[in-house]
Parts: sequence; structure tokens; C-alpha cells
Amino acid sequence: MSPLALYDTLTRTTQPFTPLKPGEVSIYLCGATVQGSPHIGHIRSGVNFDILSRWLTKSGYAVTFIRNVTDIDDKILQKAVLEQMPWWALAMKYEREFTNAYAALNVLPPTYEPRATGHITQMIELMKTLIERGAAYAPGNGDVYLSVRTLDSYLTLSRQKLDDLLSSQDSESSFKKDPRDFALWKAAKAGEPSWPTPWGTGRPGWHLECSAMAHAYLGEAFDIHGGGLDLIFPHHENEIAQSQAAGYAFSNIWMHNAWVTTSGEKMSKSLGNSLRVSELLKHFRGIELRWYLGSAHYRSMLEYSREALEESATGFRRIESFLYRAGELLGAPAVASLSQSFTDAMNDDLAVPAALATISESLRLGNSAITSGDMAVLAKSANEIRGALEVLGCDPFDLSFVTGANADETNALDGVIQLALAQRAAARDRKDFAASDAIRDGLIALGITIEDTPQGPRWSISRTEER
RNA sequence: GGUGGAGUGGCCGAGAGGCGAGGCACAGGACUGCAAAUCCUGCUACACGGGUUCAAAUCCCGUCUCCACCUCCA
Repeated sequence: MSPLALYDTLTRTTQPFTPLKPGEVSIYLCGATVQGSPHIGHIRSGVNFDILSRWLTKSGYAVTFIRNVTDIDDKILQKAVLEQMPWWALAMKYEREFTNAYAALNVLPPTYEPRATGHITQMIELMKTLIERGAAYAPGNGDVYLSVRTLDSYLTLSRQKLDDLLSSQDSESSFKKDPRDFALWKAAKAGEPSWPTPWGTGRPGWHLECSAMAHAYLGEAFDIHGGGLDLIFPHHENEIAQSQAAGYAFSNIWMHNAWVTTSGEKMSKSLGNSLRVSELLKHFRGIELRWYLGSAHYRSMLEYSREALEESATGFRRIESFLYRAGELLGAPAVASLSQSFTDAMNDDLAVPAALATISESLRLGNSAITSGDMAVLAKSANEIRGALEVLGCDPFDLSFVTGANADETNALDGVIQLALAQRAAARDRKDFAASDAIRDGLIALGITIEDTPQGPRWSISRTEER
């Protein structure tokens, strides 16, 4: 069996994965800055790293997964003014939207989900350490800056040279010793929230929270740090700078997911509401949206189109309906197992597209087995498909996706349809196809699909979505 | 200006020197009273121009186009 190999942004290579502690994996993922509603790009990151976490767990590791919520930053304060509510109410509002979106797409809750505002103490401690070590300074106005010129390893993740960077347009740079130094802490402004520190009252800069929280929950060194591509610089560079200047080894490897793009362009918050998770969930089930977002390799851009999403959903329903049929024929739902080819694909830096090809293969074999009546092959195919779907977080039997349908109502509906099907069967027996087709067409018009199988007719609710 | 990514068949989307990824769509066939579902067959593509090699989508040189980051970002 091939061992798990992962791509590391720092070395730009794919290497066999070796955890710092045998049998354990610690992951820190930059989660949401809760300043707006989640769109599918945000949630793709959640899905990609959820697949990573599930695969590590499936591979036998004890996974500690930390995904933070940044609930204080410039944009949150701006939006709070705009939406005329306290900044903390705004942050909570959007945090809930993210939580709901994650749940709808079956993204497992992290081991812990720390909020920036709950870790001011840890941030102050970190700044003290940095100042003691001469890596940070407080110019006296309440700001605290990190002195990037003191660091040898600064910008190694993004492979840039400090002097090549465009200078920031930062108006407060007068307090900086070097224009490229960045703020760990920002002095209080009138009307803005602030916390007391030894250097004056203020609030966190953007990057400090992640270093402080990663240290608090994962220690000085941990295995994997993840986030979107656009976080490489400056966010992750600055996290590295803060943490390593404090004497911590920090993350062993770095993983970055690519974006969802539209018309070749990165999805930005100015594109409107159409690609909000909540909007798409009106037309697609969470499991279908997840299947789509997870289907491309995590390091490849996913070019969003409505057509591609619809196709993807159709493809998923085909797999799903096979599992239901297999369950009916076998008398019990499939039991998750993993094929070697699926395992090999996942071990190759989470090659989900290759893994999906193995599902297609199993599906073809399984459908053939239904025709030939080969129950052993059918069971094997169904089990492997369910195992694969489970790892991808798209197991239709997963309780997270099973809606709370009322058993009495379901039975009643089944009874009514069986009654209609019996009438149709009687019509067919007397070759009255006009009558039998009228019954079938009537059911189709109600959104109920009829399939004639060797085991008798099956019915299912059509998933044709409304527009 | 610096750094990085991308261009693959009608569409989506892998691969990264040699054995046609896969899916969707489409066409033909099997099955069916007709459908649906399913299976079988077909569809041989890698931006452009050179080069290296027995062999290039893949490596090298050049060109074009697009995208991203450079202290707001998944």
C-alpha cells in the first residue's frame, strides 16, 4: 500500500507524510473572518480540509482539528457600522451562517473552534515574548509592530524578497521603523472595541490571533496548517514570522486550497448573492453541493457554472440510486469498505478526481451485477462505493443527510403509490397501455419517477429542481 | 516591477516522457408494449512556434492569452 503523501507549499513538493507524534495528527485551519455570508468558495475550503481530516481519521490517525473564527477585524467593524448593529452581534450573525453552511454540507465540526476575542490574553503573552526577544516593538502610541528585518526566514513560504514588495499605502506607517513591518496590535480608536495591554488599549491586528490560538491548542509545533491560496501572503507569512520569532517551530507542512472561480476569475465578495451557500441550497441538496465542491482536486481552481453543478448533481444521484437499489436487493444497506485503488488515489495528495474514477468503475460493475444477479459482486461494489462516499463526506445514509421524514407519512405515501402501481399493473396485464401510461404519466407529473425492474416497479421522488 | 498559477475533446475535469483517467452530453446497439433505469460500442484532445528524445500533453527555449498575490481575501 502506498503511504500518504501530501503537497507542502513551503517546499513545493509532495512528500510522504510523517506526523510529529506517531499515530496523531494536529491541524490548524484558518477558518472564517465572520464579516459576511459564506459563499461556495469559503465552504470549498471547509470541504477540502474536511476530506483531509476524514481521510486521516480513516487511515487510523487520531486527528486534532482546530478551525478558528476571526471575530474582530477592520471589515467587521466597518460592516457593523453599515448594518447598524454592534460589531459582536454582526460577528455572531455571520458565524451562525457559517456554522449552518458547514452543517448543511456535512463538514464535521472541528475538535475546537476558538474565537479571536476569546484569546486576547494569549495574544498579549505572545507579544510580550516577541518584545523580550527583540522581534517586536511598541512605539508608544498603543500599536505593536513586528520587525520583519530581524527575521531570516521571513517570506520563505511565498518565496518573495522583502525589497521587491510594493510598499503599503498604510497611512499609519509613521510609527513603523520599517514600512514593511506589520501590526500585531492596533491602538484603540474612538468608538471601536479595545482591550487593555501593557502598551495601551487596542485591538488585535489581523494575523496575531492565529499564531496565539494555534499555540494555545496545538503547542509549539504541529503537523499541518491549512487555508486558502490567498492566505499564503501575507497572513501565513506573518503567522510564521510571529511564531518563529517567539521560538516556536510552528507548522510542519502547509496546505492551501485553490478557489472557486467564475469566468476564470476569483470569486469576490462583490459578485452578489448568487453564489452564497444559502442561495444554492434552495436548489440543491447539501450533499449534492458538497459532491460538486469536493470533486476537483483541492489545489486546482474549480470553474463554477450552474450547468456543471447540475451535471455533477445528476451524476451523484446516479450513484446514490444505485446504493438504494443495491440495499433493496441485498436486504441491507452497504457496509463501508475501501478499494485499493481508491485508497491509493487518496494517498496521492488526496487525488479525489482519480478516486471518483474508481467509484465510476465500481458503479459500472455493480449495475452489471444487478442485471446478472451476482449478489457477491453487487455487495462488493456497493460496499466500496459507500466506503468511498463516506470518506468524501457524501454518504447518503449518513444521518446528517437523512431528513427527519415522518415514518407514518412515508408509509402512507408508499401505500398510495403502491395502489396506483397495482392499477397500472392490472392495465398492463390486459394490454391496456393507454390506461397504464396515463397512470405513470400522472405520477411523473407529481414528481414521482417509475422504473420497471425485474423485481417489479420502483418509485422514487424526482429531484428535478425548481427554478 | 516581484512572486506564483493556468490554457487538455461539445462541456466538466485528471495526468506530468511511452501502456486511450473518469464523468456529462451526443450517436448507434441490447433490454422494454412504450418508457425509465442499466449495460455495450463509438467520439483519440492537450494555446502557438521551435528544439531534445527511439518516444513529448508531459522536458528545454521562445511567443501569446488569462488569472492570482504583493499587508482586505477561502
